[in-house]
Amino acid sequence: MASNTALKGTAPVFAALGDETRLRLVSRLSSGGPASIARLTAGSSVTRQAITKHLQVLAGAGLVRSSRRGRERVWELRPRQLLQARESLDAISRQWDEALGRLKAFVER
Amino acid sequence: MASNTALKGTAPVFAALGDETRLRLVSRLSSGGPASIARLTAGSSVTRQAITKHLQVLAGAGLVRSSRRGRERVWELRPRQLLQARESLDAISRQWDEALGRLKAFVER
DNA sequence: CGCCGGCGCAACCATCCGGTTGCATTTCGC
DNA sequence: GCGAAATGCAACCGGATGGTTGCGCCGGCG
Repeated sequence: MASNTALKGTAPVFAALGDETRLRLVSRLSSGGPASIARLTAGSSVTRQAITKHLQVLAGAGLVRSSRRGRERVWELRPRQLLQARESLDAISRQWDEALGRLKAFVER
Repeated sequence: MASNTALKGTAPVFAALGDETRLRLVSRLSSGGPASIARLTAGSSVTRQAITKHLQVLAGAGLVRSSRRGRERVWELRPRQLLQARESLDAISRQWDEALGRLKAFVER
């Protein structure tokens, strides 16, 4: 009855997190709060355009959201998908523990 | 003092999990225990070679390990990296909660 | 009003990625 | 010993990806 259904749609989130630059962006947004593109680009080794693309990838995975504010665009974190990804890993860990339990029960028999 | 150091080296793990086929492989290995390539290929829509490549990607991220057993190769899960990825998400969530706390404190002032 | 800062759009490029096909190799079962 | 199963190796392919550069546009600010 193990629900691999829980994994449905989680892969894109992991894929979005599977890039060092994007992972740093997420971390930065989670710790520093909303920020503009220029602000996020400062302190990064790549171009503003690259940052923009990465942000759009993250947005595509539902991890961030943006809104215009004057002449700049402000990006903020959207923690829902993040938590869901965490729960997916939990689910896998749980499966693993159950399998271990079964194995142990089998061996001890 | 928020340690983005905790994220160091986590991106490859997320990248490895960021593919539906690989995610299913991990789930399958965690729930069903070790299995051979042919066994893992059965019930999948892609070729055995594709599965092999995916398994090697997962191995590169330290998520699985393999050993020869007669004429077949048996793959098994290695949950350490999985748990570490989970902790990375925890760390980000924690950062987020702290930021929320700071915001709330600021608003209430 | 004019200028500069902050973005968006588009083209372009090299590389990686997921996948397949074909063939060689090892091992088990009879 | 032979055939079939299970795997390994290598080449190849199309499309995604990460990155850059160039340019045009808009919104504040002095």
